[in-house]
Amino acid sequence: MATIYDVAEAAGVTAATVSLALSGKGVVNRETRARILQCAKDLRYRPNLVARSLTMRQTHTIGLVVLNIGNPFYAEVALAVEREARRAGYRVLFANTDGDDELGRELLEDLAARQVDGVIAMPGGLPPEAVRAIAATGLPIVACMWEEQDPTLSPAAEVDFLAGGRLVAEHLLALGHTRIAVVADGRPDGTLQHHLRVTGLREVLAGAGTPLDTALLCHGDSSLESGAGAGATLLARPTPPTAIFATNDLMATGVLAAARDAGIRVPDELSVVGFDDIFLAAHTAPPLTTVHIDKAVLMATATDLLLRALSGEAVSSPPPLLPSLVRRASTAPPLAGSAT
Amino acid sequence: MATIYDVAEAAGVTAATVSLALSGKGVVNRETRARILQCAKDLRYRPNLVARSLTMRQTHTIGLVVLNIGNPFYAEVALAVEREARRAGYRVLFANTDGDDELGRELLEDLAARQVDGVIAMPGGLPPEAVRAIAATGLPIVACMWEEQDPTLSPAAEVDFLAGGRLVAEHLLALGHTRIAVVADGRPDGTLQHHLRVTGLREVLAGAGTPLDTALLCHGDSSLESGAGAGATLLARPTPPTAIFATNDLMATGVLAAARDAGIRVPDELSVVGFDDIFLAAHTAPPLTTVHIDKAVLMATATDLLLRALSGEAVSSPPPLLPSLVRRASTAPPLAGSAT
DNA sequence: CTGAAAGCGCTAACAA
DNA sequence: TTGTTAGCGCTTTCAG
Repeated sequence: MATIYDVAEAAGVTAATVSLALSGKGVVNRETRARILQCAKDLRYRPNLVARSLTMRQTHTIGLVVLNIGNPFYAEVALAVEREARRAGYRVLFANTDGDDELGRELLEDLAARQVDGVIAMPGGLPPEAVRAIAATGLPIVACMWEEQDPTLSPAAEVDFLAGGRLVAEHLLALGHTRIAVVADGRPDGTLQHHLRVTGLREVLAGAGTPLDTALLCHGDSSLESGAGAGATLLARPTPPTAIFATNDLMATGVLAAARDAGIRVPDELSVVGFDDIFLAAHTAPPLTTVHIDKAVLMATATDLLLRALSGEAVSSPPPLLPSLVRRASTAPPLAGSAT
Repeated sequence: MATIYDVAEAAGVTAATVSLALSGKGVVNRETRARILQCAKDLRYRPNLVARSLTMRQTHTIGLVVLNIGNPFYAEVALAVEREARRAGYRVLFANTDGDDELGRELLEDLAARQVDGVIAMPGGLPPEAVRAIAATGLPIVACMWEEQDPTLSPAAEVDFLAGGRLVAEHLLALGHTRIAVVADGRPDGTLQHHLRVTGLREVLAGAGTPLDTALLCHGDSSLESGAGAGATLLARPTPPTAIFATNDLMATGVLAAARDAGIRVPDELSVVGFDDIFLAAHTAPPLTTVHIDKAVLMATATDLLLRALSGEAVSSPPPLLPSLVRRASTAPPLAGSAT
């Protein structure tokens, strides 16, 4: 590969001049500049961006660390980030944590070692301390979509999950459901990963005088399979719920499968609500009623936040993104006979 | 950030020694090594991988360029590549062409300028010449899943699409269908992007004495919407087909939607077959019969091929991956009354 | 307007 | 066993 020295030699000038001519900075004689440009073209000169990064101390690369890029939710996220970053001349280095905190920590360190200019950190496999530790290093990092509204993780692009949970409760209540179950991500005895989504639902339910029956709170790990398992358990109860809220669409799809296996018709005998509105949600059987999160807007915000921070601007977290309910065919009023 | 010089100074040695001690190469006195390690730790030394890349002339980064990473198919692809690459100490730089040849070309150039060690090129927005041009540069590049079996694009990880198309025809024929339509990606009057998938089907159909009726060959652009449009057109015909083969799952899902809109029951009145077996396929209504491509295996092969080429090995393309048919609920024998 | 020189952080001969 | 020196390719003062 031709270097700047090759071009310099061919044009009969020095490397510094070539650099100036190519970058357009400083003033270079029209003729020598033309000659340099010509030589560069002839030699198919392409700047070595690694060398440039070393001197410029910036790589024009940002890191995006997600739980699992094969997950449809994160695929949409990745797309949005790549688009937005590219438009600003940045490229994106992706990393999957696979939910492994230790891996997540390593990945973050590696990104830092590779001198990415900044990183966008999505929850899952990234302990908050790890994010904080990297941030303390001076590496700009924006937390995106974290359920815990940790002010020290700033700036952050947030989603109002609480409002999302409320939306679900209001919808189900309006339909006439009272025996509502939830399948949430979190270990049975541990922290609820989707804490706020459930809390929002709980608040509204309690306010309506029909508090959530904790016996109807099941746990999954965000996978379709876990949703199917929890759904089966719930549906096998002596008096099964008339509606199930799964805290993400994958689990909701699992619930749909469990209902099908149990011979229970959705939405006639059971209403199901998901969360996220991934692409799949519109095409399940029946199409899923769910809480829509505008991933393109969210990630554009996050990327923009990061890019602005990179350019030295003092940025602060924008207001959280408000989700909206999208009603499809998986919810309906409960059957008259099945009311409590 | 602490550099190797800071560590050297702290440990009272020279940078070269630190480098040796840290890399484990050469022989360093046990004590000085221990001292160096300690200083490095104290100073939270992290090697600057950009600097290292410059001297080592390798970045331990590979580029992956796909059509659109938001597309569920490519999301699975990306996941597999990232996994495989990481395990070998490589990181992945993603790029979306969005089907734009010009963009694809630029992206490839940029990846080269960033000195990626190699790239995996998936079809879509990447003109073969562009791939060839980059390969001519000396940059290892493996073409993956290209429909055109271009021997100059080697090494390549291929899929036997022809066999896949045959599988579909055999399945449909065995079920008793004769009036089979296809929705393929490609402009009406242009090249068929999914050429081989259709050819495979055609071969078998012709061999069985029921050649494909070209009036039943519709075109889409691989999107769900295009599949729905083509499906609607097909279903509105005076004598609609009893089976539709869409050359990818997204379009097949669109066909499913079109059938639902037209009040046509699947699989009773219409059989639908897709191609790819993306995650969505198992969860549509009804679940889609489709041709399965093992993306994890395919991409592991592609990545491995690239990595081996990087280590100087003379690699050659492995035999194409054989797809398999996965029967789900969208296909069944045609209704007695609707036979031709 | 152009050249000389230094430096980004690290590695790799080759000496000592 | 450790230090010296040079160099990876580029940018950026500072002289000339």
